[in-house]
Amino acid sequence: MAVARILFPMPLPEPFDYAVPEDLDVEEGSYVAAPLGKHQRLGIVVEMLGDEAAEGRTLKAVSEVYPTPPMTKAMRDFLAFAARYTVSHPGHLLSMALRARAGLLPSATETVFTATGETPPRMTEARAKVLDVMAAADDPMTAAQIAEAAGVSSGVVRGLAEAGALRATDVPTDPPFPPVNPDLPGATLTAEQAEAATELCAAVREDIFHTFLIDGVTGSGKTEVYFEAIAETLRGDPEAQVLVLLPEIALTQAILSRFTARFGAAPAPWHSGLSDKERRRTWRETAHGRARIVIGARSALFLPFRKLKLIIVDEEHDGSFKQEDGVTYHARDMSVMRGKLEEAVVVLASATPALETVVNAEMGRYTRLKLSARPGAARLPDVELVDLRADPPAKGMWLSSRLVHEMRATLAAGEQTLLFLNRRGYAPLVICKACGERLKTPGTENWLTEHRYTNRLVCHVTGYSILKPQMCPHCGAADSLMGVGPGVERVAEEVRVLMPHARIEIFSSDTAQGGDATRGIVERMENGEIDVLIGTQIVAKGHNFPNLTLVGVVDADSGMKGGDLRAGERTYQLLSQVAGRAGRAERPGRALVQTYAPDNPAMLALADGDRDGFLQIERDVRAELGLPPFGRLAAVILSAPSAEMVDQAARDVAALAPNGQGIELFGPAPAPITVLRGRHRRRFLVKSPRNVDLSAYMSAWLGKIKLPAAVRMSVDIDPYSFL
DNA sequence: AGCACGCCGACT
DNA sequence: GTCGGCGTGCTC
Repeated sequence: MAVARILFPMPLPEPFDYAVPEDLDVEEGSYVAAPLGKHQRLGIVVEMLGDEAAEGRTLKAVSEVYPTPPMTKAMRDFLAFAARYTVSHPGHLLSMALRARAGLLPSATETVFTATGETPPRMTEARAKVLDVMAAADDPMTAAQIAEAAGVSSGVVRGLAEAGALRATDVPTDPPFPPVNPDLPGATLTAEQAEAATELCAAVREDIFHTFLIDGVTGSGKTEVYFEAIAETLRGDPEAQVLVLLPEIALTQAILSRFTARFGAAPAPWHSGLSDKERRRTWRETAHGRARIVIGARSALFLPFRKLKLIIVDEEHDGSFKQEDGVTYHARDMSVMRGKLEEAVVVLASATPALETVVNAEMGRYTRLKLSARPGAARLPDVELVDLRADPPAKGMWLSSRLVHEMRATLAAGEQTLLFLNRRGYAPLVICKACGERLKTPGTENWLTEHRYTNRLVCHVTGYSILKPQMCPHCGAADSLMGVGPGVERVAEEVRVLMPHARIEIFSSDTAQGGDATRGIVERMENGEIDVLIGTQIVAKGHNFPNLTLVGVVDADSGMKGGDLRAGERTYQLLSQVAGRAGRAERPGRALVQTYAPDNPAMLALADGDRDGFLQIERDVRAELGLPPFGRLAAVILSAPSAEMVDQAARDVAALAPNGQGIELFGPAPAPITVLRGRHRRRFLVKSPRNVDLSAYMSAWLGKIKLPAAVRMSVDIDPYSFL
């Protein structure tokens, strides 16, 4: 008997071997059930071994093969790569690919009825009601639906079916997605767009791995360009599949409608809001190769495509592509690796590409396709920096007189204001109101963050910590140190006092949890029912408010530096996007950016609209410090029920760190969220040169550590958020 | 991850 | 005398 080596979606130390009964058709990649302990468990055959592997061993036997096409070699290799790269257990990665187990079985069926047009031999009042309902119905209905609509019992429906007046048909409850049509007419492309589309289509036809960056400002037609690549992929191979990844919050009806208009049918969706039924349908249709276009959030990258030939990552700079807990992966970077293994074309698209992506393009790893603004597209607004050192808000307030003046003028003109707070993270950074000094760990560029409950200033990178000083260590001013980071509610209160007649609303992920609440605010804003909208990152994308003419960035500094190496870049991206909200119709817009650091290069670049200049500055800083993409980072988070226990564990872990070429270890320091759900957390940060296999180093270090059961440890490769 | 086995505290 | 806490170990 042959032997199948099976990987289970759980953290077992290795795949287990099972005998394969002669009557089972098992191959590498097969989805199988096998007895493990006292249960039947789902697993994947990762390797087939010959008969000799069973000699002298007592093996249990595979019990069942699921009727799903075997997972492809490319997909299995991808999962193995992702496990190694993220320093995670292979079984954990497999479980991410099996997020809809019911999709392994064929769809259940249900019986639906259509009218045959025949009149039953015996007519009753109830039967007449049913036939009326059926005459008005567009689609076949189940007996229960018909009975409900007609106000009769379902027995009447069955009686009519027996009498020949209704026809019963069994249909799957999760039907295949309607076919997409690549040959519908696309948008008329400008010469520049057509050139980019031609280049993408040529790569698709070549059928080799190639990564592109579509670098084009809002309104430059990025979507239309990648639509052509999708069409070419679908046309060129009737089995080819396409994956489109978007930030979760961008998965709106609006974008789905654009796909439907271009391809004649909605794509298969995959995101956290799907019902179990929708989830298993998308999973099944993808695994069978029948879903041709899948559009989803980051986790869609782990769907088991049969023949994935094109991956689009739209808004590739967006931080939400980084998974922060469990297996910490970056969907953009993983997309490139999956594309390589699938021999697919990968397209990254953004108006504000991530520095990593730009550097990759400059190094020649990606092909950069630049799109400029279409004529007629709204231009970016004028950006004005408001120097808060010269025009400070009153104590406990956050809005400068300059900004308030403009807000009042905007209200008087019947136009709308958006106030934006880049309120990321938990602890604010500390700056001096008198001189603008930002408190740092001595000898480093790491900013100190305020911990209010201990009244200390702490560095989350090195663990350095001091009692909060009474006076500014730089200029000596007393009581001038403050944590930056007003909440939206506080700013809303301030606006209510300053502008009592304005209609004010708050738009943040706290107040707009569901899609409905979001749509409500967006609608009221579009209808002019809001004068001042105060929001966090959530406002920074996707909406077009024609009567919005003033954008105020309340705290541009809170996102800068402060222990987060990408904060400058992200602030620039967000500010560009927020600024781009204003004046998109015929009215010109203005953006006022409040800052204590008006000479900061990022601020200057924003004011000048000089994106490339900004990236150059940021790039030089990172290159000098050996930070990504010029070096590698990883974080280790330890957590335990008590501070003593986690400190002890941290000492033990630190003691076991091997020496590696060029590897620097920082910490342990209090983790960004020092206490989470009753667990105390500590963090290490590991920095290595780019040419070092940091994943291998981390595995070698952490693999041998045995911690008490109460202590948990997780690894974050390429950490994104430091706050 | 489950699930069993196994060794020490408060109950009928 | 038992019921039950969760610490360690095993699953082909």
